[in-house]
Amino acid sequence: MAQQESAAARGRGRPRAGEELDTGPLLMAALDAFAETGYDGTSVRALSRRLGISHALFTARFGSKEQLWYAAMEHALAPAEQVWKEAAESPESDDLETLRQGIIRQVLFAAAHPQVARIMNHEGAVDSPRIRFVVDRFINPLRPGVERLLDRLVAAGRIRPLPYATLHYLVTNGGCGQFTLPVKTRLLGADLPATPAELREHAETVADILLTGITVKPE
Amino acid sequence: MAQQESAAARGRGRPRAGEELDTGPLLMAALDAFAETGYDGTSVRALSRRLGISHALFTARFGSKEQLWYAAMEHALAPAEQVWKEAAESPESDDLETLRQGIIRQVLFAAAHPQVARIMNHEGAVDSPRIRFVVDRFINPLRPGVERLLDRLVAAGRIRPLPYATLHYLVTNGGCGQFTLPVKTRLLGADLPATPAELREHAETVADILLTGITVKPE
DNA sequence: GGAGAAATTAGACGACTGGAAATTTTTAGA
DNA sequence: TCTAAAAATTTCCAGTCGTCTAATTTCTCC
Repeated sequence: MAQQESAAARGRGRPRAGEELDTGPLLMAALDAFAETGYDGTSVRALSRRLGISHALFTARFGSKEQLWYAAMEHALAPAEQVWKEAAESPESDDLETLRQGIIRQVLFAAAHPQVARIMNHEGAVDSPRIRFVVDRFINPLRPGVERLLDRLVAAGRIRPLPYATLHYLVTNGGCGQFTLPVKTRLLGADLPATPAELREHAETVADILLTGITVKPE
Repeated sequence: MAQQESAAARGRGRPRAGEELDTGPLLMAALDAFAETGYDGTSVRALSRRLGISHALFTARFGSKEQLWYAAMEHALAPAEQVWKEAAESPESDDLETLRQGIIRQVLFAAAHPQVARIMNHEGAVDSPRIRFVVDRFINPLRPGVERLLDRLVAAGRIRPLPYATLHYLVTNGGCGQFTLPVKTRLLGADLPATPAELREHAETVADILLTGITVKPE
């Protein structure tokens, strides 16, 4: 019953005018599938069955399974880049507040788009062109700005020095984990934030804890 | 070249006395494989090829791929239970210090045995009997004790109230993430703690940040 | 030393996979 | 209106997978 039955198998030849296929939903579905079951665990054929299209359509449009993966990731990049742009366009006057807003933004993004983090979890333990792509495309673009920010704060004596990776994992895996692994979260007996308000509260809690934790207290 | 060539294909019939197969290393190798490439992404045949044994041996010993997975997880449980026992046997006088030691222990364990956390990352997004097993066996046994500890600390006004899951993810995914996803960590430009001293320092940094972050400061 | 149990491998089976080729239908342009 | 290109499907292929069965070798116990 979980198996979505094919959504109306489109018909054999070229589709009629106005019935052209939209690749957007295909890429979304592919991204979800890769995020849930990993690259190897995802079968293009099963995916196409679920979407009600022939498996050869994927090959025709995207070339190969690997290229489909990259196309889906590129598709996911759009909203991420928008978040980066927003962050760059709304600078806070205070460095610490900028960091705080960055953490909150990160948590909210992971809640809205958990796929990329899930894919990181699948790929991050073994080397491959794919993980290099994710890191170069999603993670490292953010790094220089954050590192400069941290350096300034350390130089000003406002936060303790700490490795970038430590903070990174505390935010993206620690603060966002419950969205990345929702089934585990539920089995843990926890409720996922359901309303935007609850979500915001969680994000702010995480930001509070981490910022308080790294702040150097004036004696 | 990464493909380990078969380690001396044992021979056809029953092995000679003194050459009995030790299932321990088999389970270890299986655990590593499942942790690295996930359940679906792991092929029993490829694994047996790498180990230089016939693929049928796995079935003969463990029954099926799924049962092999459970056997490997049970095998991994032993060191985990030892850590729990140690924790129970060395109670700190102060609740906050107990929490601190628990966090440090957790980080050190993940560094020494990253497989279970990796498997959580693979399984935690989709419901399955497997994830229920991991949570029930590895995660939830720890929960009641920690929750009682947190409740006491909150009641004493020493820490802010916060959901168990939030703290859980901050520790096991945030503080331990760099061991769970070592390749990503390196691509992030970070060095994994190499010596026991560096490792301990990282664990203490994480514990410090989180404890400072959740402590209620006396005004 | 002989018989049966135990432990391993080899081989076969059906299912599924990713990819390529062939086929069908529709559109678009002269 | 005819034709070539486009867009989709069906069919086929070689490979791998998990599992089951049969064969083979050795051990153990009488």
